[in-house]
Amino acid sequence: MSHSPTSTDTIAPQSPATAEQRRHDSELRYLLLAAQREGARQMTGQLKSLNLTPAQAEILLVLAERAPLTLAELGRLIVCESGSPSRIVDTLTKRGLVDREPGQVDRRVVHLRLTSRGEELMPVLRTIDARTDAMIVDRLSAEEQAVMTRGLRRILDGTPSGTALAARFGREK
Amino acid sequence: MSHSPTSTDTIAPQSPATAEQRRHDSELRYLLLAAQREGARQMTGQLKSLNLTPAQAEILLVLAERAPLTLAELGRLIVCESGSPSRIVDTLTKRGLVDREPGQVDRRVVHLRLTSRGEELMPVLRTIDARTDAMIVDRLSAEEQAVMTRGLRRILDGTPSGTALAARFGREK
DNA sequence: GTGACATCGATGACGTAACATCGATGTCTC
DNA sequence: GAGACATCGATGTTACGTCATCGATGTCAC
Repeated sequence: MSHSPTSTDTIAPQSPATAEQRRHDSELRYLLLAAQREGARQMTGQLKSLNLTPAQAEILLVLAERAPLTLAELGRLIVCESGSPSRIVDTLTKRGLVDREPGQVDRRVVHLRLTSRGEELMPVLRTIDARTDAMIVDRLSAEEQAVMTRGLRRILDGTPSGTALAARFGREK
Repeated sequence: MSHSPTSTDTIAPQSPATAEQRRHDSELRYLLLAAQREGARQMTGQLKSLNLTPAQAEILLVLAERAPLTLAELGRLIVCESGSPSRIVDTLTKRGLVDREPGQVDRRVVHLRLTSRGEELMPVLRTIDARTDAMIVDRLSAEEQAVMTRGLRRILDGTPSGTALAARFGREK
């Protein structure tokens, strides 16, 4: 933490010498927030015809590639990991898109997989997903994409979200 | 949209030739999501002692620099712009951190500013803000920060969030 | 095997995003 | 100056993300 020499435990009033630097640092953080929101908004619009939300779509996409998964396993693969995604999965189950089957060996768990109705959605869902990606990717050079990916991976290294994405994409697949 | 040659209006089932590329593109999008969440989580933890949320903190920080603002003006400066942030401001008003004063000339608007109790929070708030920024910034080289900032600005160009940030930071300050 | 401890999934609570709608007020046209 | 139209701020609704807690089930040490 180069900007505040104080320890993480104390909250000391504002260090000086950073007024301009602070603006700059904050901008990057808010840019990340804004980019994420904009992507989500895009995706929400496209998903409306399917009556799905981005979070629901993420779950369906993960299940399509990795089923069967327990709730806890699923939670570790998606970014909104905190706790278990019981309620979202619940919604998807009620709509007949996901099937939950109680575990036989470990009776605490539930095994999740797509129903055939869920499977049917996948081609369209993948197209929407790709189109949303394109919104971001098409405006960046290959070089920029590489720098961003590297940087963000570094930032997220060790965090739960970082681990989820490492497991889900590429590295030690 | 280089990845799907179809128009934006039709949703054609999945174009081929992209299975690997799609993973890569999606990773970047989820990295953005994860980075944003991780930052928010960090900030939430630090703000707990003040009994504030990140969204509330953002509003206080903007008001500290730009007051007085009407609700609509405020809405245009923050990233969570959609509609007017009436309810969040409401909470802050009830806690005695923000003062709302009905407009004299235009009787539709309300002018917002920090109360003295709100002002008192600012030093600590700015420190927390800077510390959260540092979590991100300290793990990136100056070069990487520059590339990311440029790229994200380009992605957000023309969007409401992009405009909000352009008005709030740097460009045509 | 039994008791301490971990893990699983469900649920309640709270604050937020996004979208829609509404009444009140301003503005602009003619 | 009157009516069409835009803007402002409030509010209802739905779905999430986060945190905390809980009962049920597993695991491990002894």
